[in-house]
This record gives sequence, structure tokens and C-alpha cells, in this order.
Amino acid sequence: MKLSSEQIKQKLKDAGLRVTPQRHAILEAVYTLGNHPSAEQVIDFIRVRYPGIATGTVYNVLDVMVESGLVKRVKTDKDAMRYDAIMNRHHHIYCAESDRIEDYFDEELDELLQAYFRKKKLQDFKIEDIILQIKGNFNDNSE
Amino acid sequence: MKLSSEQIKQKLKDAGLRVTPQRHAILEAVYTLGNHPSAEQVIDFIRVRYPGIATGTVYNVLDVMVESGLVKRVKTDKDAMRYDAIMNRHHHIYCAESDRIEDYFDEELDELLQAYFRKKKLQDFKIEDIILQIKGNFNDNSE
DNA sequence: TTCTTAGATAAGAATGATTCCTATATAAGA
DNA sequence: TCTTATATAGGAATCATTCTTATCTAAGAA
Repeated sequence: MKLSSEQIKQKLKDAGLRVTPQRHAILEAVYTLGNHPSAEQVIDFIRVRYPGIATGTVYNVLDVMVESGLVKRVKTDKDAMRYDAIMNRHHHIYCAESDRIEDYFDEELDELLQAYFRKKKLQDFKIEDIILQIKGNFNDNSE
Repeated sequence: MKLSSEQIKQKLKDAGLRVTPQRHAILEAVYTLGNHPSAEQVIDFIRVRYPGIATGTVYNVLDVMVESGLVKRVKTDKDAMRYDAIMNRHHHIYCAESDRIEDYFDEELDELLQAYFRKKKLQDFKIEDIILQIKGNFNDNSE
């Protein structure tokens, strides 16, 4: 998903963050890259236009954005952490072989789960979010 | 869960793996520690009785065990990978604040999900496993 | 039982991802 | 414009994990 410069700025402001060129570039990168980029992919993307950005800054900013709810961390079987800017409730379809992640939106399923856990409460736990990790294989895997 | 030495041995054999003292100790550690240990926790646990075990061996063996279906990788928001020896279908209740993971078994839910995805097929994807990550907060968090 | 060898391990170097440190720079409110 | 709390650059440091190679051993064969 591509956002306008103004939209990105507004998102940072809404999250209560100072608007800096670095933060702007990083949030833009996560949105533009779309498919759950790693910090490294974000850095590579940004350095094309903005070579000076420091590695540490990207990690810092991504952390800050996670804290502020602008992005989410996505961990896979692999080592590097990945980031997701889509904040609407969604799930992940994941193939370990290719390390590919696809978003899965399904409101019907979400309602089903919500209803289920409204009835069947968990002891001593306050649910904030439920994420399905759907594991398997893409049929069109290039292998 | 605590397993007898004989049970552990049998599990290794059933998985088609050679039975070595290291593998025995590692599988025992994952079972005994119970709560989704990281590789580091496994190493610390084993070194008390078996100081010589090499770091690389633990990582190797854990990978081999994942390949052979003896343990599963468990991913959290944090960097380090964690491992789970419970292979029955179950889900995870996770609190990012404390990094605590609890197992959640619920056959009724599993059937619900199975029925749901039997009807609503995903295009171009063969589902092998569905794991819920239930995120939130434990009420008794010591904080 | 002993022999054989494919496969496993030790030890530690190497790598890759991430965090930390601190001097400098800057966003944004006064 | 000034002020200052906050952010960034640059690079060292740390942490998790993988790799390399010499040595060792489990387990089937003789």
C-alpha cells in the first residue's frame, strides 16, 4: 500500500511522535515494501534516496513504532524480525520453505473467534488480540 | 512434563535419529523445562550435569529435532527462538510484557477451525497447521 | 565381540542481527 | 528566535546463531 507524504506525517503525529525525515522514510518504506520487510530491507530501500541513515536509527525507530502501535513485529522461522504496517486485524499465511508471508483478512472468522472467546473465557488472561498463523505451502512455489 | 530416560530414547529412535547422550540431554531438557525454553535456557540446564556440551551442538540438534517433528519452533515478539516439545495440537497464550507463553489446548476450537477452513478454502495454499497466538496480559503478572 | 563408517560432536572462529554509547543535531513548543 | 527534550549518526559492542574442521562414536556388519 502506498501512502501520501501527508498521510504518513499524519500517522506519525497521531501516534504522538515527532516527525523527522528518518521516521517519515521508515514508515513510508514499511508501507511501500508491503510484504513484511525485515529491518535490512527497510534500510536498503531507504538508502537509495537517503544514503546517510544509520542502521541503529532504523532499529530504534521501528521499535518506537511498535511501541506506538504504528507497526507490528512479525517473527518467522528465520532469524531476522520482520515488520508489518497493516494494523487492521488480520492473520498470516506462512510457508517456511520460502519464508513467504501473506496477509489474510477474514472478518467472518474474526467474528467467529470473538464470539467463541466471549463464551469461553480464559482464566487469568485478558485477550487483546488473536492472530492465526496458518502454516503450509503455496501451490505456486517456485521450487 | 517429565519423561523417563527410556521414553526419551524411544522418541529419538522413533524419529529415526541416532541416540547420543547430547540428543538425549537436549530432548530431556526441552521436556523438563516445559515452558518453551530458548536454546540458551536449554544449554544452561544441560551444562549443570553435562558441562562439556557445545553451543553449536544444541542448535544443530534442535534443528534436527524440528526437522524430525520431535519439537516445534515457537516464535514470539522477541529475538530468540524458543522450542516446544508438546506436539499435540495446541495454541499459545502470550504476554509480550513478560515474554511468558502458556499452552492452550482446546479441541472444540480446533474442530471449529477445521470445519471453517474445510468450507472456506484458501486459494493456492495447502494448510498444514493452524496455530492461534492469543496475545494479551496475564492478570497475575508480577509487575 | 570387533570393525567400519556415516554421521555426530567439540571448540571456537565467523557471521548476521540487533543494541548500545555518546557527541552532535534538530523538531517543535515557548 | 530560543530552548531543550528528544532524535540521529557513526561505530563499537553484544547477542543469537551458523560454520568449519578435526576428532569421536553409534550402530549396523562381519
